[in-house]
Amino acid sequence: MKNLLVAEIFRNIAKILTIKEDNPFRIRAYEKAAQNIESLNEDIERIIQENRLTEIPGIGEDLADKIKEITSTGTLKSYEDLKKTVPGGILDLLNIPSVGPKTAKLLYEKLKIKNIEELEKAIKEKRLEGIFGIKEKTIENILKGIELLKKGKERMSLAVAMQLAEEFIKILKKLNEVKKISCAGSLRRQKETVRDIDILVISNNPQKVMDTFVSIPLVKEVLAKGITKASVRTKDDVQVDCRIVKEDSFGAALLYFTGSKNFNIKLRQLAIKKGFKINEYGVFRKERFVAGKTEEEIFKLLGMAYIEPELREDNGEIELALKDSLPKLIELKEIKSDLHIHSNWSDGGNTIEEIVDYCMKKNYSYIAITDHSQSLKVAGGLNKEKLKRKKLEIERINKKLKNFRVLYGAEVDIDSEGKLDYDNDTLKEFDIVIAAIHTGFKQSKEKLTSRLIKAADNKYVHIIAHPTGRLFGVREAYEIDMEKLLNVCRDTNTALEINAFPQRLDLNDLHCRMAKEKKVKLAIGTDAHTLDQLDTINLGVSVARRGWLEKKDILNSLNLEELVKTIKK
DNA sequence: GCCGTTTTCGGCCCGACTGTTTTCAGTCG
Repeated sequence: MKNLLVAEIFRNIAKILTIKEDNPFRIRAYEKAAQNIESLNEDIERIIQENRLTEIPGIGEDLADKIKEITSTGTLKSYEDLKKTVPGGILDLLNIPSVGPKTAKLLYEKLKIKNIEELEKAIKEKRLEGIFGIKEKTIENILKGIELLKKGKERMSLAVAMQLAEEFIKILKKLNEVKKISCAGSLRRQKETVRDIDILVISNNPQKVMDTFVSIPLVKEVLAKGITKASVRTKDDVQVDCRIVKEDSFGAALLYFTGSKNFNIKLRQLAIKKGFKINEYGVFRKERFVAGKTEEEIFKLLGMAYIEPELREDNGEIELALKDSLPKLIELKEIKSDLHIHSNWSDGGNTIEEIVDYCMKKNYSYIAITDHSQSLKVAGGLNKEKLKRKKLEIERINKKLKNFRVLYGAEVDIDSEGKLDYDNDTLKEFDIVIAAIHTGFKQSKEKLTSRLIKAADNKYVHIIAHPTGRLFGVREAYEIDMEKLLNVCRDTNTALEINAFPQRLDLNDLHCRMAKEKKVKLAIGTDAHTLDQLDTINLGVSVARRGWLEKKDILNSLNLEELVKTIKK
């Protein structure tokens, strides 16, 4: 997969051209190309083979040739030449918040500063003072920016972002001056990781709202504060932006503030062609306000179907909305069960009956209790003897239940050779079997792929759980040949899991979309070990929605009879 | 450098806040 390499080179070209003050539209063409390649859900080399490069939005003849050169040689001659025209390291200066191309250029031209170390040194030696256009405040901002950069502006997980946003919203909501409030940005788009939090407020008294916003106890520092817009940094170094608009502009502002950036640009271009202008205050024909109160009325005015926030990435959704043929995304309320739950039979914290009670309150109609298999000793994996007793226990519980059923399941370990932890005679006893890798993550891509494929090939395995093994902040996804795995899953009627555990979210959105294209089914499971973890199912639904999945793509949106029929191999 | 219901040239989304100015450029989203 050379997608990321291509994207990186294009992004660097954009940076160099920015410093050189090249045509800004040419620069954006490179940036846009980089972003579109990054979000592709297939291998760019396959696209080259099939001669489809120019079908990628933002890729024309020229960039197509450059992509071919990069994938075949590992680099790009014109990029290497371009790099020679700017001092090495200067691109890093652009990563400093508050330093843009103009400042970077100024620093190089006046002081021959070529990288961050030299910049810090120059500031210490007070060599920045006296340069035209740079004064105390600018230097202070650069220092802060460097500090922030060193700390690493890591993105937080969606779950953490949701929680943080909720804390801000809870406080602001209490104000009488706040008529309406919503999160926006990548959080509203439910991206799996979020860099900063955006909050949109309707108020006729913005001053009061702003004052409250910047003085919320979580706030460490106020970055900017105007009449309708403010930015703060929290104690955990998360930037939170707040924007206040009038009621008539709420839809337009929500649209603008939700993004993505590329989505906004595309939508605004579309509006221009139809004789409108869109900004965050509304849709205008000439100077006249024609819409803006809700997102729905704006989409309607533009002659397109409403686009759910999760789809707004300029990945083809605008074109489909114009034809009114968007997918109808799966919704949380359509989820009828949780297919990955651990009880205290293995390493979970609750009895099956407690779990059943909790899930009935969630309006599920069935669940799968999928405890670990025998070799996973640290997680209390069940041997055959314990399995027998667990099966009896489930039968006993099911007898008492009306309109609800517990499936006798297991999360079976796939060993380092791809062998399953129970023999087939044991496996066929289960109502539902999910298989997963828990050890040997460092094996080669080929080996890991073959282990998963072997598991999918077993006729008693219904679902492959957390297929790429990633854990935010702990380990990266191990690399597997997703396409190969998907093909096997399709041919063997094996589903893949969207693991909704907040640190996993595995499969991710791009993989989901690949799976859908291959007609592979997905199952959302929380991997819950406690009752409250059962509530993270919404995160799995978010991933599914971002992956364009519909009810028909999700196993646990089926009722029990349909499920049993569908998973049969 | 891309792209087409103003099509093969001439456009390319739009506005807020800051800091350094004294009317605006730079940065950001």
